[in-house]
Amino acid sequence: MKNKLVDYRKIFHYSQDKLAEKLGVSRQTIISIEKGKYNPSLPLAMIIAEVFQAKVEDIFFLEEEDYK
Amino acid sequence: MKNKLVDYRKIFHYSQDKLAEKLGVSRQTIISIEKGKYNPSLPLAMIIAEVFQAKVEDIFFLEEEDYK
DNA sequence: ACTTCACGTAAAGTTTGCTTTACTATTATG
DNA sequence: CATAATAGTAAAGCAAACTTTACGTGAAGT
Repeated sequence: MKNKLVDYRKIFHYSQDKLAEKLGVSRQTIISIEKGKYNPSLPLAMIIAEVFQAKVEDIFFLEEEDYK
Repeated sequence: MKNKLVDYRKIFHYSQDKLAEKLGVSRQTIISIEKGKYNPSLPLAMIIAEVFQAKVEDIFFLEEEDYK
């Protein structure tokens, strides 16, 4: 999966720290998602979308490797 | 989280087995998601939405407990 | 030079998603 | 009655998500 978390975060002028706090997760989690180290859980992804007033599909994108 | 997986599955006349195959997961996974035993991963949720030509938010719904 | 802020890495540990296997129950159909 | 299809439960095990802690770096400001 790829995502545009960094872009959305910057549009809203949130630091990783501030976003983490808003979402109720650790800053590490934000970094790891942004860097593509792993995918957020579904509820976290939905809360992220909500915070940015977007749909999950606007922020996260499936890739070939996601279909097995 | 709650979800309307059963409803969408029935609209498309898919058995749990057939859906599982289409998604590339085990039947247990479908049962567990439908029964609310756990949430699908984000990529799986997005593939499910895709199969049903819907948005993630049409099928999965956040609840109080999802915000910590 | 010092501090602060934002971003990043790494490692160890817990929790949760998902798999496999095996077994049960119900309903429909030959 | 037999058997097939669909849905369900349970348990053990692996993999992925997430946490916490600690440390490193560069930029900006005082």
